[in-house]
Amino acid sequence: MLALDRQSVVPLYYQIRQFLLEQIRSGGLKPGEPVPSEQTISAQMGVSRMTARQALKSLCDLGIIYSQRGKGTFVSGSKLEKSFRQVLSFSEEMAARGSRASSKVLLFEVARADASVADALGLSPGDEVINLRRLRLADAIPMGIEWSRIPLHLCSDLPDKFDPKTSLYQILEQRYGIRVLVTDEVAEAGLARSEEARLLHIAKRSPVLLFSRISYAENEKPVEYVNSVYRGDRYKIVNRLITKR
Amino acid sequence: MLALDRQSVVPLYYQIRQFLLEQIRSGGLKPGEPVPSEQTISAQMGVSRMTARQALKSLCDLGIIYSQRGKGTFVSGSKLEKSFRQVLSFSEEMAARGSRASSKVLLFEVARADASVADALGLSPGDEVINLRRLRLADAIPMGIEWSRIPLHLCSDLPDKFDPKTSLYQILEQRYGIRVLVTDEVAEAGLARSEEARLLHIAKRSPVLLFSRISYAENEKPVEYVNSVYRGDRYKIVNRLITKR
DNA sequence: AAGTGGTCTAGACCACTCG
DNA sequence: GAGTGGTCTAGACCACTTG
Repeated sequence: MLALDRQSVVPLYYQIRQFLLEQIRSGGLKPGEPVPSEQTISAQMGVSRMTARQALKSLCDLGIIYSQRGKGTFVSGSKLEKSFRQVLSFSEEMAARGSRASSKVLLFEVARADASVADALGLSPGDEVINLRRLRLADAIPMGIEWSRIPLHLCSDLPDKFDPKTSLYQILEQRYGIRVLVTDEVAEAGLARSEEARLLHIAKRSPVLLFSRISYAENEKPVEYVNSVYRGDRYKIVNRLITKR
Repeated sequence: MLALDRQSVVPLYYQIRQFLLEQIRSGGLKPGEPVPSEQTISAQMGVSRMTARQALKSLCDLGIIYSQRGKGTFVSGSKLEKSFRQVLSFSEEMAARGSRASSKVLLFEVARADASVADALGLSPGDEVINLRRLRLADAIPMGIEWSRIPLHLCSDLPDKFDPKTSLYQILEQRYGIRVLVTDEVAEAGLARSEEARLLHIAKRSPVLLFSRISYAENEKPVEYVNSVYRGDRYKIVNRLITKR
């Protein structure tokens, strides 16, 4: 079993959760098998049942396990285990799919927001934003083009410090204390225009996925507005939808 | 304030949750405004703090509100409020978008599963499935074509009883006690083939969204396998992604 | 200092499933 | 009847934010 560290800043329920997650990832607990019951965890780990429950509940919310009243709690049989959508950086997403991500910066400049960008980011037209256009590659194969805009006032010295090798989200969090909590996304189908087709190494008018995303930090403050074009032949959206009560 | 019904089978936290949801939907609580704190709900409604907390937590999970330690809990500023993805029937989804859904049945028959269908539904090739192909319309405009397969053994008398006006999910739940809990979905971009273009009233080789979905009931038992084609010009995927811890 | 959410405890009753 | 998860209580201590 697991020795809990009661002095740690990591909450007990989270330690239990990570322990179970590790058991599942390593194959010690297989899909369909029951995970330890709330009572069992409570007794064996010396925590209250509510704490055990909280650990299981958080895994339920991720779709990793599921509960049945009167029967028990079981490991989900998920071929897609790792790809439940969350707020992920491109590199994290590709890592989850088992590919190595890289990027090529096509454009990095400070510019003035037009009406649509200002609206999305809650700015006034003409306010300064960082314009970042990148080609995204997985295992050196072009996957998509992302065009980000970030309000300049959030990170006024980023233009001097920007390192294209580091994840943008990582820089925002570590350097400016800005953490993306929520991303609203609209995805639709479209056709590649000629410049996009050239960059993505596909035929003109090939099917592509178009994304429009707005990311928000803690106080619902818009942090980033992104338009993306992804290859229809290599990029798919994988989602797990869960019934809410 | 709200009078809780302690005799009801509806849990207290759920009554509180629905009360707050109504406040938000009606505009009584506006985006950015604080919702009542856990302590306030606890005191005013006469429930324990844990119960008040559970109500708020469930709304947090839906992305309707968000919490900040030390500050309070606030209403999310969501233009997309109602469209967070869940397991929704086509009718529910269209209602959430403010449209009236209808369907036209193109095919309804019992047939034998081919290899790919059998694989998706956990059957053996040749097992009988219900084949249901429907044109989906929103406000009488064609939106997409859905091709469902359901294992016949789950609902062996459905072929006699099927009423195309009722939601399939509703029939499964009410008649057979089968409740869809999880749907795994893959979406990609494609081009309309000629038959699809004709049914959808769009030009051949127009961009379309292709979906492949498998829905599961309680015991991870596959219930439905669906392939869909949706118009790229009228149908978009709207998603809210939430950072997990 | 007062108020907030995050975590945790040690109980309790219930409805459900299964042998 | 024994075990399960679902709900609920009445406390507690903590870290954090704000006036």
